[in-house]
Amino acid sequence: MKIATYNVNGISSRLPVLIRWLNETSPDVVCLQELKAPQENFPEAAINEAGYNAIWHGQKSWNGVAILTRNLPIEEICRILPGDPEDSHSRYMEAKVNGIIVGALYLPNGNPAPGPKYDYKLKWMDRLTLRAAELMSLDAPVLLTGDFNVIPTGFDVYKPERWVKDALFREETRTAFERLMGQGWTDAIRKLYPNDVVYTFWDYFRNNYERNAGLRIDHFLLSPHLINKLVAGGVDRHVRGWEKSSDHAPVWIQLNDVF
DNA sequence: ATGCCGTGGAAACCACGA
Repeated sequence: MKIATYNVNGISSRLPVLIRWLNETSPDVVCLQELKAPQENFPEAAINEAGYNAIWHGQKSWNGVAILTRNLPIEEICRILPGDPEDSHSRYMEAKVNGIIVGALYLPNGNPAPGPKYDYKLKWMDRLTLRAAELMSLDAPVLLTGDFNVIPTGFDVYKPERWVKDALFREETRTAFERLMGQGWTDAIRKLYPNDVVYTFWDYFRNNYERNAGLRIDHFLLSPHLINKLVAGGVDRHVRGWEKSSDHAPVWIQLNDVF
C-alpha cells in the first residue's frame, strides 16, 4: 500500500497538478493539506473522476485537510484534533483505512515567534502529543502524516543557522517534536535515508528549488507495528518543478499491507 | 536577514504562508 502526503497550497489552483500527479503515481491513500477552500468548494467530482474517494474538512481562505483513497473504504474517526473546543482551524482528520489508523495533520506554522501564533503552535503540538499517546496506547498500526511545519534537525534544512529563531526550527519546537517522537514513533523517511539530504519544501522565490535550498517538514511517523512493513518511500521532487506547482512536493511511503 | 512569490478574498490591497 502506497500512502502519500501533499500540501497543495490551494486545491482550486492546484487541481490540474494534483490530478496529473495522481494519474502518474497512483497512491492508494493521499493526505492533503492547505486546501484553502470552504467545505462546499472541494472538487469532489474531479477527485472521484480520477478514481479516488475523499473525506475532507475545508475552511474559508486557510487551512483545510483531506484524505483520499483509491479502491479502499474510509472510516472517519474524527475531523478535529481533540483538546481545544475554541480551536476553529481545519488542521486534522483521522480515519481508518485498510486496517491502519491514519492521522492526517497540518501543524500550525507558528511565525512570527515568539508571539500568539507561536503559542498556538506549541499548544497544538501538546494536543497532538496527547492524541498520539492515546493512539500509541491502542497497540494498533498507526500512521501520523502531513505537513508538520517542523524541521527535526539541522540536517533537514539548507543553512540551519538562518533558521534558529524561526518557528519551524527554534529549540522549543524541536524539543516538542522530540517529546512526541519519544513515545516510540519512527520518522519513516529518515529511516529510509539516514545519510541523505532530503527536502520536501522549497520556497517560491530566490530560485530555492533550482538551488535545492529546501526544508524537510512533511513527515510520516510510524507506530511500532508498521516499522517492519516499511519497504520504500521518497519525495516526488520533480512535481515541484511543474508549472503552477505547490511550494511543497508530494512525499510517499510504501507499506507491505498484510494485516 | 529578508515575503523578493503564490493564493484567496475582498477590494483594486491585505492576510497568510515557511
